Amino acid sequence: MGTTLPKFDSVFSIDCVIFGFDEGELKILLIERNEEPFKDWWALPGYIVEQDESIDHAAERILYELTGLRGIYMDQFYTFGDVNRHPQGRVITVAYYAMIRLNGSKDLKPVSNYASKAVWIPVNDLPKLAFDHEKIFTRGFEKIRHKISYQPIAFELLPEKFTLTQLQHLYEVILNKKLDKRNFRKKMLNYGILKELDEKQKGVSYRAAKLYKFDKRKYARLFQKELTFGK
Amino acid sequence: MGTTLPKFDSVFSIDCVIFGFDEGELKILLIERNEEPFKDWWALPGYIVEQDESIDHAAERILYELTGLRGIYMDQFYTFGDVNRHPQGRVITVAYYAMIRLNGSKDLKPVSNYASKAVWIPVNDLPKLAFDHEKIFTRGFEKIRHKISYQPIAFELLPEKFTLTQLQHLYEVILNKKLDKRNFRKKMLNYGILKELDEKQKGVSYRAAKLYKFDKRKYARLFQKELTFGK
DNA sequence: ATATAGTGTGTATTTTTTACACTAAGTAAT
DNA sequence: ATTACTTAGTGTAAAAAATACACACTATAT
Repeated sequence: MGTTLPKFDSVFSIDCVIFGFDEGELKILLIERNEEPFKDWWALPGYIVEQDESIDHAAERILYELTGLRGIYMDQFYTFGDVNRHPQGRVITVAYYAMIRLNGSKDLKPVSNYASKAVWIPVNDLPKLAFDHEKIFTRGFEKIRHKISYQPIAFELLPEKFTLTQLQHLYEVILNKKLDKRNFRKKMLNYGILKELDEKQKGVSYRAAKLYKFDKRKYARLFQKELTFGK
Repeated sequence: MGTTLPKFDSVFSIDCVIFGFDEGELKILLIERNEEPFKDWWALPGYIVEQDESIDHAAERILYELTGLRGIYMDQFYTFGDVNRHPQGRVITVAYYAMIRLNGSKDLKPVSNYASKAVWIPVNDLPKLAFDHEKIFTRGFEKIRHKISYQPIAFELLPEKFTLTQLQHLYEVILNKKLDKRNFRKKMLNYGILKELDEKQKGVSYRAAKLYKFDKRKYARLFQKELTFGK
């Protein structure tokens, strides 16, 4: 099969920025490292790609091993390849992100002992992170902020049934600005990707809001349209 | 410095999708490979990252070595990491793109002998490419198509002085659709990033069009605005 | 019954997008 | 000089989308 490739004393890794929305706060998933370097530091869930697995597969596996979360679909957003980003050698890392639904009870239990724990931390209250993980997080946050402006991805973060106010709060958190209630509702409902349910919110000590659910089929159609362009 | 990293018999590479616009056609830069595997095949300019250089630096260096083009600023757009994308071993490649101005005379001369030549090929007329380079190209093309819809990047492809019709043609080629002349002009001029020159087009056998030039300062301002969001 | 807290709704204004067709200017050929 | 040819350059009306803005309703808790 021709010549062989040069040996290369370097490593690929994956780091994951996993967003969740809980109690009105946008959070990300962090682990506490249980290995040097940066032992006992907070870090994004991340580890080394195996030699015989694709990077997409590695992302899924690594997230599972470090947090116990299974089958989370992630998108790649940037590859960080500065020479000195890892103190022990050359490590190029491919960063992935995902937005997931916190069912409250999704318990996080590292399967590997490379992490001592995994927890959700509000993005506005992040601790110092290992390596260049602050940079990676920041870029991931920019990515979803940008993406939400042309694709209604916010649904991925909400429970299956949600109120319009919850949806609006989520947009406000991601975009970091207040939105007008009436205009927001008009726009969202106009997209035609929300299905109004017969149910109402429960357990609130004030007038309960209608619940909505998100219509995947119509969403897919809108998604396509989004990438087209007017005359 | 603590434990050492596992050895990993794998390689990082860079591949570049360089867009140019010439004679009304959108082109990309290809090389003819002078090495196995895929010797004598067409391929995107790409090669292996050195152990002690950042990937951004590698991209610039590799493009220079394979095409003779210097100091081209590129943006990363995707990392391809399937297990079998390279027949000789595990190669993960970071893909970069750039849009550049063809000054007609920019001669392409590979500096390394890994490529036997480098040429501009119309995107609508691409030959079969080595490895998974078709996939990489397609993704790069999608990237600029998407990007042009929110940032006026098309200028990077045009000569310093250009006519509105040329600009429109370029948009039409990238978006793959006809645009309305009056609406296009209205919109572009409204952005306020074009400076009308006193000069006219030369050497045409019909009424010569006014030349315009692109105003970088105002462009930067618009760029910022683009990422904000209405109420 | 009353206080409280969030729900839900409409309209007028401005801005942006779209659709659409003819005259003007320069060149080339006779 | 006339004519034919080719592209440049221009305006308006209509539709759609975005914005600004305030109050009555409803469920619950006390």
